[in-house]
Amino acid sequence: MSKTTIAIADAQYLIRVGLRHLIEGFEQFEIVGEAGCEKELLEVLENHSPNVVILDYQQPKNFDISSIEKIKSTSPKSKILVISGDNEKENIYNVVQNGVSSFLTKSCDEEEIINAIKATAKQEKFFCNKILNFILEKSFAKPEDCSLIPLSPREIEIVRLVVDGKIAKEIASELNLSTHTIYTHRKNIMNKLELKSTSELVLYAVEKGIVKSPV
Amino acid sequence: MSKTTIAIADAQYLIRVGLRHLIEGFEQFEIVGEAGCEKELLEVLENHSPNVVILDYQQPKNFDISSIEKIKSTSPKSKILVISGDNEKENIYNVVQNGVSSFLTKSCDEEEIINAIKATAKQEKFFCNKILNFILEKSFAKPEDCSLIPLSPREIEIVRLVVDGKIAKEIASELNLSTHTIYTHRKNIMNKLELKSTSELVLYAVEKGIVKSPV
DNA sequence: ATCCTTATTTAAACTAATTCCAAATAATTT
DNA sequence: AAATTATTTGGAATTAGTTTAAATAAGGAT
Repeated sequence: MSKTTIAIADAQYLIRVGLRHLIEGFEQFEIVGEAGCEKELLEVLENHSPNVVILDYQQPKNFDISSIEKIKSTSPKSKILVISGDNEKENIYNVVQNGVSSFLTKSCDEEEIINAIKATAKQEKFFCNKILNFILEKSFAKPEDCSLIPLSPREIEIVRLVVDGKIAKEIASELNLSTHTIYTHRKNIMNKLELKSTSELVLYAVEKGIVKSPV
Repeated sequence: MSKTTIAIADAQYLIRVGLRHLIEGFEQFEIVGEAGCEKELLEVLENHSPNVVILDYQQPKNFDISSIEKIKSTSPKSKILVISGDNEKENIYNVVQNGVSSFLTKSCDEEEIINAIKATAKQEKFFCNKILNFILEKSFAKPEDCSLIPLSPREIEIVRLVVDGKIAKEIASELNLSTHTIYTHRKNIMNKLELKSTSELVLYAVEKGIVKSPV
């Protein structure tokens, strides 16, 4: 069984030493390069195409989010394991979207780091619990409490039908109301929510969970 | 340090035996009950409030998705670890949305099962790789290749503006075109996509990644 | 108990958006 | 060269939607 080759990309010397020390305790791992900045890293990648690249992208001037794309184009077979102290959800979503295999925070312990490297090398994914919770939050955020939506039950009913693509006439006939009633409701809805168009209303409804997200 | 108490809820006798055998190999775990159907399970929960409930919800007549809600209301402190052979993404999303802590498939190996139990007992979450990939797919699906969308570049441009809430007149002035041009484009778009309303178009655009999802 | 606010309902007159039909030009494919 | 697709436009007819105004009912506040 051949060894898992690893490159360490971190601007901080001490982190590199720590990772090296930790990883060298496992026979199946082999560190083929260390890099303190992007230029160094790309050189390592060209020469070794390691199985796993351990990266902290959050180091201005040395590495940043765009480094991920560069790693992928320089060494497409290398899997990326991020270890970052980043706390910005948007950044993290962006990085996950970018297709890294694994994501740890700097507070993870030895066991998690080793498990993450193993999973990454096996082409699997690994996210530490904090990141996993962020991901779940994005995917499975509880629909907001409808009581937080400043719309009356009737109005919400009408929003659903509007989002369903129905025009005032159809909604009126479905609810046995005058079309004028629907127009009034709709105007009130738009005023309350400060929206200007049906499109915005549809997006609002999806966002607030009034209707099921198409995605 | 007190033991992690576990209840096993699975209609299949052999699975229960297998789990029991596996779990009993670890001193820190203690099985406080086994259940082959929902009624038995609720009894176990009332008597023991175990830290972890291992459940296969996909067993008609014995357990189903609604069992999860019942577990949570009967024993709110128990964390739920699902082990299921379910392959329906919609089901799985539904279950994860319902707030289970962990989700394994029946093809997971011993190490994963034990890691999952440990994580669940620590109030953490654990998803095996297959489930994790489903979850990532839900929120981080790559925008579909625009070449798969049967719209011309101009049409896509107009879809974006429509979704942005702009009406024909505004779009026309933005693109220096006649409003009639916009109407024609929009009609063609609707015909091509077999859509009947602006709302459907907005949802289509979100779904296909033509515009960024609001969620 | 009365007042006030919000929710719900409706209409007439008006304005604006949209569709239908028809067609021209340019670019691409066959 | 012919056919298809993409892009553009206009006039007439239709339809949807806005504005303004108002009535009824329900619930909360004083």
